[in-house]
Amino acid sequence: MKLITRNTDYAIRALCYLAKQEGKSATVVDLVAELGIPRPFLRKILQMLSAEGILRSFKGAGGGFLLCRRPANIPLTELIHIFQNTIHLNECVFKKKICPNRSTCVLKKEIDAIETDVLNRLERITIASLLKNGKKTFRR
Amino acid sequence: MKLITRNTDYAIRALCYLAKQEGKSATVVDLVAELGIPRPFLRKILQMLSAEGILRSFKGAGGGFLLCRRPANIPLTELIHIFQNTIHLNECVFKKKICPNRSTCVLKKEIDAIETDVLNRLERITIASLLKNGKKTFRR
DNA sequence: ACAAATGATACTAAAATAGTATCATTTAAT
DNA sequence: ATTAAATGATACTATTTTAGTATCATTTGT
Repeated sequence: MKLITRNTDYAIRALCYLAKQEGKSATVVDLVAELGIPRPFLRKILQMLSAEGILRSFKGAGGGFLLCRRPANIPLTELIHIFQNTIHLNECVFKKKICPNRSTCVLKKEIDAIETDVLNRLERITIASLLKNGKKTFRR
Repeated sequence: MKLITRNTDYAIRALCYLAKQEGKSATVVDLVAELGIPRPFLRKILQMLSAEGILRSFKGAGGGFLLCRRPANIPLTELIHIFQNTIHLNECVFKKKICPNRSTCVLKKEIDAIETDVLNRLERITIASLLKNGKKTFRR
């Protein structure tokens, strides 16, 4: 049971790094050096972020990736949506069939309520908030 | 991303049914008829619940499974622990190594805080509370 | 022309989840 | 005693999700 899988985690780290470049682009090689993520995997992740319009990419020599959205406008929920199949914490086991057990539908309600809470909290965590807190907490 | 996997879900349904038997045992066949869960899979689940001391089992003809804990003392967290590998929503990608990126450790803190909340809520959901709410909400 | 970069896409590996199969053992009923 | 009905133990298989690799095509600065 994980809220965040590796590709989401890697995406967050990459975006944090790119956010700190402020207007300059970085290549996959730069990011691999900084983050220690397997290169082809990171490439795929960055390509997906480009496809989603969160990054812009430049081909050819001197190319790379550039953050093209404000860090405060990139919530974790969006990244989770991109990289993880579902964001639903609970799927009724009896999909189309009528659930034969009324009492366990209560379970679904309870889990759904938890899910709503979790999503609200994840929505409020953004690349910007991660960077800001990072500076506050860890400045030497 | 699921909070609850199928075996946990099935276990919950089975326990709810057994709780309603009040002192009487039920066989796998009974439970399959009631819940529509694949028989050998349900068997395995019930055996695990016996091994954990939540059920008692009786072999031989006329045997079956009997709930031997008070429904109010069976929280979802315990069932999740039994049937799901980890209950941790976040594992730092950099296990033993020193995390090279301070800002993303903030991420861990945020996710951990969410996790604590989720676990507290799951701890308060029990077989008893599912049954009670079920009656309240769905009584005809 | 060439090297340095990403685009697109297909493939493989590992782990978690979901389930099956089978033989052994116990027990009640006859 | 025999048999049928039940669980115990355990090993196996299948599916899905996650994680990662490989490769060829395309673009671009020098």
